[in-house]
Amino acid sequence: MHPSPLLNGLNDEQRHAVLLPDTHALILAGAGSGKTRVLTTRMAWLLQSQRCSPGGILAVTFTNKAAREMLTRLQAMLPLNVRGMWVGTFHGLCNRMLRAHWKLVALPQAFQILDTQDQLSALKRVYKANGIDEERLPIKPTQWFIAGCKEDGLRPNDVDARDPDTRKRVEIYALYEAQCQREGVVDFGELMLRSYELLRDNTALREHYQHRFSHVLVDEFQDTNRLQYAWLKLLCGPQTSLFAVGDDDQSIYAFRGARVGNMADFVREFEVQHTIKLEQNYRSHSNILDSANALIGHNKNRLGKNLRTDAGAGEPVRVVALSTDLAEAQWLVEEIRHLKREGREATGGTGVDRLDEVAVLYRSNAQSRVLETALFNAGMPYRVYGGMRFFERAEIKHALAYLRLLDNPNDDTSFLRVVNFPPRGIGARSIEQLQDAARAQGASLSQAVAQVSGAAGAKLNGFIALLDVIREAGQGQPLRQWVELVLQHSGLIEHYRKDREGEDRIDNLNELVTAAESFVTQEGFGKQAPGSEESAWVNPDTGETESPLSAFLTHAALESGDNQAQAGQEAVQLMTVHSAKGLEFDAVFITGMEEALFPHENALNDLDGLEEERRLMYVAITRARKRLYLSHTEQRMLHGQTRFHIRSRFIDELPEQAIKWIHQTHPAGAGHGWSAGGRAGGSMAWSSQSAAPWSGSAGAPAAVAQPKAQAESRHAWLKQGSQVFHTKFGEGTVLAVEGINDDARAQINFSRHGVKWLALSVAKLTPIA
DNA sequence: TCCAGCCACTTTTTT
DNA sequence: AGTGGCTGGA
Repeated sequence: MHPSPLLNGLNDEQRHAVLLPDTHALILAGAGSGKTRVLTTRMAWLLQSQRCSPGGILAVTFTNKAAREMLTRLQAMLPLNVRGMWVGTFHGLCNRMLRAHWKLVALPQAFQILDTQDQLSALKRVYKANGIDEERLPIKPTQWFIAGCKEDGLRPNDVDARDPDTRKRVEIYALYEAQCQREGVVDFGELMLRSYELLRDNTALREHYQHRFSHVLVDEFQDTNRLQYAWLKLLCGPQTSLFAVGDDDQSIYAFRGARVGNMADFVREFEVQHTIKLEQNYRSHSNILDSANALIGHNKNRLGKNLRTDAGAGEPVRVVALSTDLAEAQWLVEEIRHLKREGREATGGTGVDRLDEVAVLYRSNAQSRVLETALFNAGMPYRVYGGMRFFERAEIKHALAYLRLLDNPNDDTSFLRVVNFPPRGIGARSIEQLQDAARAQGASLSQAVAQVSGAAGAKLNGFIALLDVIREAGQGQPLRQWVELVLQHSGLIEHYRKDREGEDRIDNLNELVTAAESFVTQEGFGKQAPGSEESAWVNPDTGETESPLSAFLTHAALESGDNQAQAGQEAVQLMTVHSAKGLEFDAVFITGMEEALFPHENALNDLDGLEEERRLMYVAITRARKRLYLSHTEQRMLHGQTRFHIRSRFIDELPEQAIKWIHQTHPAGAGHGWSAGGRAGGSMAWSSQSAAPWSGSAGAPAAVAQPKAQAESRHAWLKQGSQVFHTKFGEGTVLAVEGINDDARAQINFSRHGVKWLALSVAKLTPIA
């Protein structure tokens, strides 16, 4: 075998993985071990050595970003037409399959996709239509239940319901399914499940795909759920080899159905002969890596893997204790400044020279607010990941609902969303009338409009007429024109113009026009279908034409879009630990390192939950290349209440020699911890230098409000972790304390009586030494 | 029908 | 604290 430039720079483990023969393989790829590189090089190698044509490869990931990245890298290695390749997310590929076989799976050609919000409102309608009491059977858990069933591949008939609540939920599940089918919509789970069933029940088709795909490659295999694994099993025939890449230590999605056990099952069921560990880390200095290794060593359930690096020890991992969340934020700003300064002064120094090489991580989104305020007041640019995405914004969902109705008039979710938005005098009573009529006939709301008489009927007819006008005007027009027509005729723009806060929304709506335009360009809709003014997309799998509008709607549902495209700006990156997975930075700050926050309180009670939290921490640590900081506070505001926490056990699981404790110049806990600037000589001068833009009026910026005098609480002696005695309940351990003085209450785990919340002004508690 | 004010809720996230 | 849903008055 002559050497190929593709293999240049790969280490032995990596090269071994890339050059494996056409058999099943499991690659255990540690953090920063070049996982994506192996995956893409493997694909390039298969193609280059002519063992496989582009059409014979199916590569699947979890996020669109990962899929894009894979294609980009692949194209950089080989000149390649990507069109016929099946590279995408699980949901994207399932969608592709269902579109190709829409008749077989009994869906309308223009079936639409419900996102989580849509699913909830669809479920609400099921509740209403069937007189189900939301109080008795809360709706969110029902939504989770249905999603969970689908993740396990279960239809209502397959669920083993043992208690009355579950039986009721199964009933609702069946009703919900019927409703979706009637309306021609599918939720995310349904995309997967129906695609699975298509392969399962249709032998000819299954064999076709099995024959077609000689190589299936899976990224982040540890995150697959039952159904996804089952789907992969159907896709792989006797001639197919499955190349799975994953890391059990980075499995952090059990809460949404991911099953690490799939890795072991894969090895057993596919009789995997080749398991390769990638343990060479190219990312972090060894203090950071040692910390990660030591931490994850505390987990019992592991396949076992230890990362090593050739990089030097580097800087120690710094641990800081602060008094309050506010102090933490202020310290963070100061430390980032310091890093930046260091980076600029010394080339090759240990600082950072770009702010976007700094990431601030937290366990839950609620923690970002204080940090944002501090960064904002300091005039330091930052970017927050997560939260509202473009296609999830209310105004965008409204505009999309109009477009969806134009494409599929039976989409009742969209109908209800915009039938009276902007307000056009169609109230709850009219809608109820309409829903009754629709129910009586088993018809969709659009279809039932004709049945409603009187004033309500007239107004409803007006709405239908509005849609007809747009449809008429859009005939033969390009996609961009359809969006503009909707914006013009729906009255959305006008509506928001009246709203003083509506300016951003109007901007976003205009942005939607741009998005439509660039979608057409990027997806290659430019080619005109023969004999038609309207551009159309020819499905490469079936040769059928699909309207740009439906394709765009699918795109909007499957790719919720980046949240804030402040691209180009050099900014500190703020995100949850979950969304940091797969990314890396020179400097990483992990904030809120406190019990009940990280590990999260909901996970404290069971071992599996705790191990998942630890893996989450492992992910967080391994994001850092050169610098890692952990910070924790004594008190912080959470849901509007002050809470006291002790430092996270995870800090104590790190190796002493790899970390360095940073001490504040001012004693913490006196209620002024926020004024400490970080290292010695730090001052608070900067906080007044960079006043917030709105602080033209006298007074300190909002963020620098004085912390409440928590230290003076009568119950200050009572801290998380203290042992207490109660005259009635006996001995217990304090899990959490909230509020101060008369409002103070504590959550206590009594060894005899379990966990209870007690008001401290009432309960008689004494400390146990 | 519409809007304002009140109440309950709050993990992590992608599709 | 902030958001979203719901109720009651205009």
